[in-house]
Amino acid sequence: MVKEINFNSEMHIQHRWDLTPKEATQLQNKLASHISLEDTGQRFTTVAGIDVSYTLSENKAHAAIVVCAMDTLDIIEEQTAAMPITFPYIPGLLSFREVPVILKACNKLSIFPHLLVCDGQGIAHPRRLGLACHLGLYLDKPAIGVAKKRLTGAHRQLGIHKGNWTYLKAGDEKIGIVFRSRKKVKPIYISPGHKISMNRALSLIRRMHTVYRLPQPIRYAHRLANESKGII
DNA sequence: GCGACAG
DNA sequence: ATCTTGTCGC
Repeated sequence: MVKEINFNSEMHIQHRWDLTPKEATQLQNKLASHISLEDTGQRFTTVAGIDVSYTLSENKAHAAIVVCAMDTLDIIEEQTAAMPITFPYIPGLLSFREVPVILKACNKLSIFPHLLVCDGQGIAHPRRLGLACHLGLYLDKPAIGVAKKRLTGAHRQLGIHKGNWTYLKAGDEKIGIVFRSRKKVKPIYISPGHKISMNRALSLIRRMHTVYRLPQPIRYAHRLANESKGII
């Protein structure tokens, strides 16, 4: 039974992370009811790309956060953090493996970004609580999930041209957008994490693309996460 | 029971 | 994700 959901002084949700897979699943169902898919109307001038890499030989997870200017995508700040891996990889429970080390890196930020872009799903998740939802909810910040593969849901055939997109659906429910960011290249899966709408999530992610498959903040974070393994 | 399955 | 080199295609 998971009943340890608390609120800190700023009324942000908090809870333990050392849960069993069964407890984690139950917690996701409770947390999902707190996710907001409404736009806050806030102007996003800074965006953070977030990614985690692993060193299995050392059993460590390395998180990287790269804060960029939303208009130019120039890098403003970078932070990393490492932590022992304590939760197994189980499809659907990724956030319990990655959020703790991401939070550790977030605590080092001198200026907190307006928007978080995670390498993983948002609501395009079996219980509508992917990594981006969990992180956004825990930090009470707008967040978007950008995944390289589908976790759940179905969609119609996608056109091969850059910019083509279609909804990812679970029955009649729209849970994400399958987006072709490059011609003839595998699409990416965009879904709202928290405090953002489906349309704005797509609009924002589109603006973060240059000539690569993944949005720049994610690419930067991926590179940094790998670099940090050699330094630490 | 079988197939699917983010990173 | 990670373990790993060169190689095929636009």
